[in-house]
Amino acid sequence: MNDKPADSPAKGPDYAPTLYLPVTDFPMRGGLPQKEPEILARWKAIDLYGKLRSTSAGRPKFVLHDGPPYANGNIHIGHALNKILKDIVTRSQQMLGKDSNYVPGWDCHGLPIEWKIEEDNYRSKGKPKPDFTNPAAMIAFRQECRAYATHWLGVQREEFVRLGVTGDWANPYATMAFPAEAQIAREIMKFAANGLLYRGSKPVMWSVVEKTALAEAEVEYEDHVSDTIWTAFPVRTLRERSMDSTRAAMEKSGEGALDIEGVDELFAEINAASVVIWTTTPWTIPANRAISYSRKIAYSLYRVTEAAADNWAKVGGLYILADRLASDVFKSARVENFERVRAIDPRDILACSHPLNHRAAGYEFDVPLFDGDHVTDDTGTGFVHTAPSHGRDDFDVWMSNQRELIARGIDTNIPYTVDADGYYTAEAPGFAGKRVIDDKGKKGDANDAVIAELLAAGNLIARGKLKHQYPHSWRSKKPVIFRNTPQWFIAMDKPLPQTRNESLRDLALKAIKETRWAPAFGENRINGMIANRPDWVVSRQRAWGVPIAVFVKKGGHEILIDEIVNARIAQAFEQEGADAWFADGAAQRFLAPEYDPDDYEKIDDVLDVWFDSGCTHAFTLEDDEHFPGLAGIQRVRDGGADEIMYLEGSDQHRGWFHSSLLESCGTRGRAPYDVVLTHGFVLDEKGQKMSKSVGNVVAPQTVIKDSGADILRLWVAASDYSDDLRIGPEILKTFIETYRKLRNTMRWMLGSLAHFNASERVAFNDMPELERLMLHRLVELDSLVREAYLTFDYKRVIAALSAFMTSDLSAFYFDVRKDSLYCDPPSSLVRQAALTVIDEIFQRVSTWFAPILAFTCEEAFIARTGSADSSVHLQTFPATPAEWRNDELAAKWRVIRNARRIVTGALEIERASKRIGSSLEAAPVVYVADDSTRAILASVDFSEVCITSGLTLEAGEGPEDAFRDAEAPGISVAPVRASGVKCARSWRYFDPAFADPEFPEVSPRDARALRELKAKSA
RNA sequence: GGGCGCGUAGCUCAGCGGGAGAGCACUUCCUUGAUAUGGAAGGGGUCACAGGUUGGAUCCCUGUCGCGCCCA
Repeated sequence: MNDKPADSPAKGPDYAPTLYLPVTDFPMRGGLPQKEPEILARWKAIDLYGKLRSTSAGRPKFVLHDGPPYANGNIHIGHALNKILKDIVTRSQQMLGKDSNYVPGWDCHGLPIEWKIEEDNYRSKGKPKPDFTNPAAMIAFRQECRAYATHWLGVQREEFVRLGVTGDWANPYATMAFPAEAQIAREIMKFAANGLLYRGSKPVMWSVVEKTALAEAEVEYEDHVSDTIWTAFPVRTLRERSMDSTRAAMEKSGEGALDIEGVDELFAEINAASVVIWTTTPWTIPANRAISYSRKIAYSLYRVTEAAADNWAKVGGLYILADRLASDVFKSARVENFERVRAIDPRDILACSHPLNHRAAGYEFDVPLFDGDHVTDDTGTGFVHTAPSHGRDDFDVWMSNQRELIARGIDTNIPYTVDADGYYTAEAPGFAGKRVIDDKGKKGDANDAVIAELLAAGNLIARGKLKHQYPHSWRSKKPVIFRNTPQWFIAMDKPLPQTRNESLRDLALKAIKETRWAPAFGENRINGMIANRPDWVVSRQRAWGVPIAVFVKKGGHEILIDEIVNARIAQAFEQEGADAWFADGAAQRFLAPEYDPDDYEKIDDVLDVWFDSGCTHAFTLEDDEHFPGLAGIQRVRDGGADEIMYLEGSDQHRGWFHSSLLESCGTRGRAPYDVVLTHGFVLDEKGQKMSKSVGNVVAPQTVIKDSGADILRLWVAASDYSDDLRIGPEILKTFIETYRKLRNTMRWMLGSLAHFNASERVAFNDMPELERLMLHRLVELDSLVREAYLTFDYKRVIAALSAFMTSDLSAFYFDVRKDSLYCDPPSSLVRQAALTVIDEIFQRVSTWFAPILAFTCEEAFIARTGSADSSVHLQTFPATPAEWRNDELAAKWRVIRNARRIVTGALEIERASKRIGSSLEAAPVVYVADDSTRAILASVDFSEVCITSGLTLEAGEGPEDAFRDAEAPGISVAPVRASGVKCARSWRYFDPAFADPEFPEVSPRDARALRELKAKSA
């Protein structure tokens, strides 16, 4: 079987040393986990970042403005995706000819860090939570938070750098940096000055025990027994006497049409009825301002026909209820019998009376009915009591109906019915001093007082108890309440000064249209959110943040707007950080001498962190002093050549893209970005989200340790990041395989190029067709790769280049040319032309891949150039001469390669039958029916192309038993074994009659080579 | 429950009204001078499912299911 058994030394000398075999130190296996850190050290040593800046100074800027990750904890695979994608963008833009400067940043303020500090530094040590009314304690706590954020910023920076991300890691931005805090304060002052910042109120989760507001994440749901009540709201005003909606509802339920008398009767009945609500928080009744219904629910009017004489719900009582719930309600109300009178549409009811009306002064107002998405007919009555002071849904319904409330003359104010200690205020008439929850977290006397009054008013029809899941403070484990609190808002719909009566919402919607969204559906997504969002709540009653650094005139709502005071505040923040706001005597320091600090309230609320991050453009892209590398950005829309991109996960349509848009539109009238690119989320191999409990988490640190960062980078580039990405052991395995294939092809080029002298470079016009074909392919790929990088379509780069490297290079061009490259004499034009072309290919492939395989391409660059201080990343994509394009040649070679497939197919049959092994053992006869096809094949060395020792072309269809394939009609192949003897050097069969007498066991070509080599070494 | 997306070979992705494709993986064979490499041939898909539009649908429309993000 084997031509060269190990025990046949008679074959003569070993010719391997006389061949130009590939020679390289570039290892076949990357050893990336070890190699990559060395390359990182090199980048640092040669100051790659500095060199990138100096070589690209003056070019158009491409600014990928970093969305700041939160500085707590190690990075996860989602961070890795985000940063690698950013790095591919940054590096490719640089190689496309831009000055692409990436300045990373961090989000540092906020709740999660506060909790962590409270837990680690206080609770676990048994220390009480610091008293934030004490300036010293406040500042000490803030400094602990700062230290924590600083620590994690450092950890994450190392992890990001390890991914191969290039950027100004020595000078990142941070929302907690003093200049940043100063600028954030200046930005909120701008909203004060333009009139959009106002103080309103909103219900928040409140712990009476701890006297603090809680975030959703600080709340846990536990079983709790609540008082429940069914309360009647007497109908007060009907929309129209015609009762159109209700009559339509009756027709729908098959009750037929009404005549005029019938309508009058209907009108009278409903006027005498009550809408019934059910609630688990009786204490919120004094704060009730509306009733919510759902237009998806069927309602009817019901009459009590049988009940005990002392029952709360009397015989003859008329109640409006959801049909699905009526019998449950009457059962709870101990009604023995009832009848359904007719279908009702609640839209016909304009307002009810408050059930406590007449029990105390202050409940005379109309209680309107509104449609609410949160209303269901699963439990209760189908109507939901709505107290905007005490519930999120309640608040939202109330706020989204402001226009109608104003039109109807209803007071839109949201009452402060309960104070911080859980006591009713005077805004709950008749109940002041009663308590909802006491200091110990126990139920107070409020519910009982309300229930007694409702009963006295005749509007209580049932009561009970319910055990259900209810929010409790994560810390004290005591129940919490929703409580109206003063908050600061940015108005969405108020006209801005210096605009044509445009609101922040108008400007933001316009800015969305002017921005390029990729993928395009991002525009829809953010547009819908901006169009529908309520006013922006920017205040938090917290410690670790930038304060809403304004003063409010005592006894009024007026915010002090004074340039001198503002400058003083910003100046202090710049020097000392925002701690200055909380220091003892701050009001005096900032207000005096112009104002008397006793006349002003210093606002100690801090800004929501989304406002912080919404300001990153202001304190990074516009701060030439601290970020000189970004100085002087001139955006295309301003007549310049620079572009600003934001790139984050698709969740940031509601997050950072959104807050940055609003912040920038409110202060600058336009978006802070020109292009917004979004990516999906990382899921496991089955497309499910990762979680520790499921055990499907892939940690980037593990992948890097086992396989290297370039594998992760290849995964990011090859995946469709506009959708969700999947990762897991099997997926990683296939990318590792792909990587090996690419690496080895690079390695072979490096090994071959070891024998290439620039002085032997062959001119384009002297090259064989096969070389010119490869150069043509480079022209095609050049435009494809540039186009793909310009459109951020990296998977296309990977698909095109890996197909090129495997199919065109490895399996075809390199395979064909090995004979010349290894065996030809040094002077061979074919050999020199092939090396010239391989050099051109290598230059391009190694730069085209560099933005993705940042480490490997650098390693290859070093192996090729031996450079001690340069880098592949300092190159731009090499220009590819247009004269290399030759579509005619490409078409011709498609014919040749198609014919080649028939030959290799025929040889495969011979191989299976053990008649040949290597293709060099064959010299087939190829029959070509078509004259022009045959002429094409005759014009090249088709034997060389097929890697056979000989090949004969014949006209005609060929014999019956010749090999043929439907894909190439008219071509057939008769396999013939190569005749002659096998060349001991090239392994090709040759006719010994032509052997060189001096080198009889090698072919004449090899003899020439040996002679030349001998002469050279002499 | 609502909004925005996605569902094509084992994996990653093309295609997008008229032949279901590529690279990797897999199987078999060859090479042993890219050698823990290289070459060749081959197998593998009811294009999530169900309706509809069309002379014709993976592609257009509607619905269902599954998955994700954002809300509720």
